[in-house]
Amino acid sequence: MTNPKTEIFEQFAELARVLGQGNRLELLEHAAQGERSVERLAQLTGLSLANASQHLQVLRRAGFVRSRRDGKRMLYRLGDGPVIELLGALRRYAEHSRAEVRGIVSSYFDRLDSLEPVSRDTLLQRLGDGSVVLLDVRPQDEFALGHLPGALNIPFADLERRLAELPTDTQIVAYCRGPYCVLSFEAVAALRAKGYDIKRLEDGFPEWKAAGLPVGVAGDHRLP
Amino acid sequence: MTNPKTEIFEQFAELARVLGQGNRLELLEHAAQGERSVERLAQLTGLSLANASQHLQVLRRAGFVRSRRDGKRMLYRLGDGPVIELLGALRRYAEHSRAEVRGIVSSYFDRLDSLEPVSRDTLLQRLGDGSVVLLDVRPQDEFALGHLPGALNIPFADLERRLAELPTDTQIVAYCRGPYCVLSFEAVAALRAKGYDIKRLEDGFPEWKAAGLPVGVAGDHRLP
DNA sequence: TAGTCATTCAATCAATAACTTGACTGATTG
DNA sequence: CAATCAGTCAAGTTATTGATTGAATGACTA
Repeated sequence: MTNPKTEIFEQFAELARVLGQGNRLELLEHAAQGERSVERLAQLTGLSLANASQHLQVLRRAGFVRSRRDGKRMLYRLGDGPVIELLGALRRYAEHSRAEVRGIVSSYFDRLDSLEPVSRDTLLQRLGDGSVVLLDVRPQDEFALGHLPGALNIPFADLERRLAELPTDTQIVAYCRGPYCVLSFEAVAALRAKGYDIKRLEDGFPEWKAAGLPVGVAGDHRLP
Repeated sequence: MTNPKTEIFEQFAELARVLGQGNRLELLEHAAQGERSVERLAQLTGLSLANASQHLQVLRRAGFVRSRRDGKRMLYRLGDGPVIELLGALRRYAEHSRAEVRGIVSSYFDRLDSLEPVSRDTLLQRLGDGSVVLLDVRPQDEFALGHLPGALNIPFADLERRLAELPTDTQIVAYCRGPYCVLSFEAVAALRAKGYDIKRLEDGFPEWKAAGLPVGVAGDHRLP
């Protein structure tokens, strides 16, 4: 252990171990949407409060999340290192080489959306010439914590009731929490079935934000 | 577990867990140099044969390495997914947020080489106009398995004896196994003390190869 | 085909990790 | 200042992991 090389590898391994737990990755995805209390995160992931708290502390020790106190609540948010980049690399590696992931993705997601997603670059271009409407299908509170500028927020649960707000003559691009967030897949499937021209954004909100692109905050629920 | 999202996170976590072990990361770095037998890898890492074998099988199941039989030996090499990219992301994250890593790096490596390393792009440019000599300080057998084109191979152990082969009027750029490989740090320190104009390449051989750049094979030990 | 070599497998043990439960702490509120 | 609320801590249980040992396999070699 006195060998500096061994020690460095051990440091790297320690970080990898922190990501080596499904529940922690899920907590991390939720924290990446914006600040959240421990209770909320526990709720969102279905973990017990104590368990979520402990996982969050593990994530914090590794710098993947930061926390601050707000009254009697403790709020956790994404850390400021290149966390999203690391998760992206993990995802890309998994997609490349992991038959199981490909299997789950193709059996579940691909069935819902067989078409190619829209890339961030393509979206930026299309937003520029106004040929597209952005749809954020996350719950309203997550939207309020931050969203792509100009996005229309209709939580997936409300979609049926609020169809009138969607254009029928312009293409829609839907996004949610991340590349594997189910909401946008299902939104695309549902709306496409109703005849809408809709695609899915490849990334979610955290990836957009991590790329340094501007984000909107509570208030602007409409295109400018 | 029947939830597809949970299942995907679990898959990701499983991969991260495989990287969550220092010995495996070290094996991976050695396998990234080129094909190696189990015995050799065990030797290089100081692990027992059975232990190395078992770790290699874990790495193989996750696709980080591939193996093939050659007579009675089993040869392991890097897998063909974006492994180096993932390790790079892990390294960058670690450097950003991990005080311990920064501590080890600065106390050990920075003492040896306080100057900025040369980036791959810079090197490519400099190689183009011939203003630099490339030095590979890895052992000869690793060099033989693949190296940057036109590199001169002087294993670190032989450096003192073979100083005559190095130019005194041209800058030297040294590299070895990867960003944290000790050999190139020490080579730079040793040669700089003797008055040579020498810098360290930021990456090692695996990163170069993973970037899709051409690699040389056994035979061409000299600049073209 | 018996012997040898390189690797893997199986059994075992100690160490670590995940989750639960219930007690504890710190900040607000009556 | 007692009560409550949000989160953390500590102890215990069970499961998983890493390492060791020795036996078993599979492929060459005399």
